[in-house]
Amino acid sequence: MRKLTSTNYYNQTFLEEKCTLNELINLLSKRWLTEVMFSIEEGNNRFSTLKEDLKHISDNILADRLKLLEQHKLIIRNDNFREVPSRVEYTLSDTGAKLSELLDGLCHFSETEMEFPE
Amino acid sequence: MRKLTSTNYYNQTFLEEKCTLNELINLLSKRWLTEVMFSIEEGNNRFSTLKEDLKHISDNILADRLKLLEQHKLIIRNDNFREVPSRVEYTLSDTGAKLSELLDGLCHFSETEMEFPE
DNA sequence: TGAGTAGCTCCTATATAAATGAGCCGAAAC
DNA sequence: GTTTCGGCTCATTTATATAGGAGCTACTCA
Repeated sequence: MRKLTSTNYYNQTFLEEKCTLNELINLLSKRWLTEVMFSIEEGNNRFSTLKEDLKHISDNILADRLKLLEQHKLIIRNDNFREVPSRVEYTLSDTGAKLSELLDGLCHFSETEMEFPE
Repeated sequence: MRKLTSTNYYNQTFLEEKCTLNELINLLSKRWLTEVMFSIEEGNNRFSTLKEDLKHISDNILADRLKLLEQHKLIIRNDNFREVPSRVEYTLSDTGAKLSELLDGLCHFSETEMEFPE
């Protein structure tokens, strides 16, 4: 639970209201989040295969990131009741695909133009 | 000082090595960092004017963000010894300007395509 | 009937980031 | 000669993010 009266919280919302870019960056900066997105894009569409693909992620974090991505409509969660055993399947949404493209641009930039000290 | 033996640290470096995008996002997610960049871009080129422009930022955070931006060569620090009183001046580097453009794209995306719950 | 798997949830411990507040150095204005 | 300002640094407190590990439900397979 977040403390709503801290300066920390106040400053974060101040920045998010100033520009939604801050809100997006705050989302993207959650560890593993972009990797989960990319992994889904590559076809790992189940909890267990994602977990396997992302080697070091822990269950609760993966569950949280999937929830976040779904809430922001970047991925779509499909619960296939019909199939037996029923299985949950995740796919990238159109918005998610667009974001992924933008991030590819950023990735290219960071590889070619950025210098990270030491 | 960072603890080099924690899983937390291990996972972060794992992700940064997997893709430098993670390194870039980690940088961008430092609070106030992009705003400092944008404010410099708009012509606020001194410590004190930045502090004024960004209302709620505290001294040590501003100092730290300026240092980070300089280390990553996104801004250039100019110490004008000649002028009296000597004054420090910050300007955006070419790389910084490129990054700023990319972020404008992301900003537009987050304003038009993203949905942030509640 | 008992074990195993998928897809989670919850509680706690640990690590890291942000904020607060005091203080410091050199120059200059009073 | 003491106060003021710019541009910081440092130590400490407070808040938040990540990780670890137990456990739960519905279902299947032996």
